Amino acid sequence: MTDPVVALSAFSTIPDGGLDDSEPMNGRVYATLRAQLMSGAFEPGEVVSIRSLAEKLGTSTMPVREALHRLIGDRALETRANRTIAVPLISRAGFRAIAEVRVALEGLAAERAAKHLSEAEIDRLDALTQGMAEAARLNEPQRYLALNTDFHHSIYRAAQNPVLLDLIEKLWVQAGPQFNFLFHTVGVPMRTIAPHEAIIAALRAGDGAGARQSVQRDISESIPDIVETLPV
Amino acid sequence: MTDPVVALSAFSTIPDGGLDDSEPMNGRVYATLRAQLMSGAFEPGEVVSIRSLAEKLGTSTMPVREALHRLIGDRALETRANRTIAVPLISRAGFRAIAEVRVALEGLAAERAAKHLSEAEIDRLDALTQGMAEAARLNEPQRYLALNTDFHHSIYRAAQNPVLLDLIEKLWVQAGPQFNFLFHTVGVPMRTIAPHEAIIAALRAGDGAGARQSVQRDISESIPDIVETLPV
DNA sequence: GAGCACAAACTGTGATCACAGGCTAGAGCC
DNA sequence: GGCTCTAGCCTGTGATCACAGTTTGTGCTC
Repeated sequence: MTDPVVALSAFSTIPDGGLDDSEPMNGRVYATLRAQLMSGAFEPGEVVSIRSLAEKLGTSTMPVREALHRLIGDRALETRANRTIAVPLISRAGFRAIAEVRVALEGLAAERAAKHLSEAEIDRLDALTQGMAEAARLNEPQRYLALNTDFHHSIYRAAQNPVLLDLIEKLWVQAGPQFNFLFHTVGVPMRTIAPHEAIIAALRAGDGAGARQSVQRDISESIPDIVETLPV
Repeated sequence: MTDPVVALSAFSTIPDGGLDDSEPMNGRVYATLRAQLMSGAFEPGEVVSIRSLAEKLGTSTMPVREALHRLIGDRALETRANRTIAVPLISRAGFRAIAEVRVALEGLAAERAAKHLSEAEIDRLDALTQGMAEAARLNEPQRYLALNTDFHHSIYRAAQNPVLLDLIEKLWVQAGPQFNFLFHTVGVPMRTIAPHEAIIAALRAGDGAGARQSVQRDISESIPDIVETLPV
């Protein structure tokens, strides 16, 4: 099975997943923790302490506290009333709020991407989708998730709007911990690849409006499955 | 003239503009610097150093470096190749990229707000707009800006989607330094209030689609004026 | 007078310490 | 036996120091 952290490194803003030695430690810690959050390594509601993370990562507390504060700014972590830092518990309403914004942003990104994607890149999207079908058949949820992430992210990157890409990533990081943790514990069902094939068809036709609609439907249809598994 | 920082505090996520003594110092420094960036207190391209800011704010370097790293995460500041921290210079393409996302997000927010705004709140929006007309007539750009910020932000708050509000604020903070600095130096022309009156009319009619269109037109029409003043 | 080199003064970063507040577990008392 | 208070541990936060890298400015040399 594909290592989820490594697989998700393609999703990180920072090349090489933040493993560059010349980069400051705080940035590397940030990239590492972000990837771990996205891969469901932390349980929603879990308290993360600066000192314990520093010990686990083999550094002093300084880089960790800077990284944690950045993640708090990203709403990927939150400070509680006691001022302890924890992984947010996302409510059903909160998840729907995120989904509503995702529909707007990722729809826009898909529409713009339709004008920039080359035939070769669309072929790659097709390969990713076929890989998802295989992962679903073999019941490999981690691989399924990694491929799905790569699929969507590749499209949004093709929109060639760094601001848009940045905000979409922020939303994924916000929902990621809850989503991915549920995915590999409770077990969210892996859906069919039909929505992705609709997206690919629209992209191949250069149909921006169609790509937008297909992506928006893909997101909207996935909401109930996930909301259902949320406790609140 | 209204103090821009105080006027903008209504725009901050943190109540009281972060002046609460019980709140940690790093949060107060963050709120202060964010407000100062939004009011154009820093020149785009200007290098801001941790130690000098700490001395100016009367604290040690610790709260400042945490605040600066949060602002870097918000893309309100950037680290240069030398690893010094500076206020970003936004290119014309960069400004258009932000505007494109603003159109999507603020259009969505306006549409949702149309379903929630009360008559009294719309009356307040009307009063803000009349104030802008007066500020334009009396040539008070700072007051004009503060009222404009309050106007838009009030609408987006009414959308009752905290995730959406958060992202919109992030975009304003990104563009704010460049925009507001240009505004009170080069002097961006103050526009007529016609677009705002169209927004108010749509909101009063509960016309979500109309509110979306009006807000999107308001943003789109303001772009050329600003882009024109950008150096690159 | 122009160019080069060295030194001083910055820069951000990592580490460490002290401290106040909150939580918990255990001992002592009723 | 059950309740309460206290002592100890853990939390994040602020401050301070050392260090490596870069920039800047000055003085010396050619």
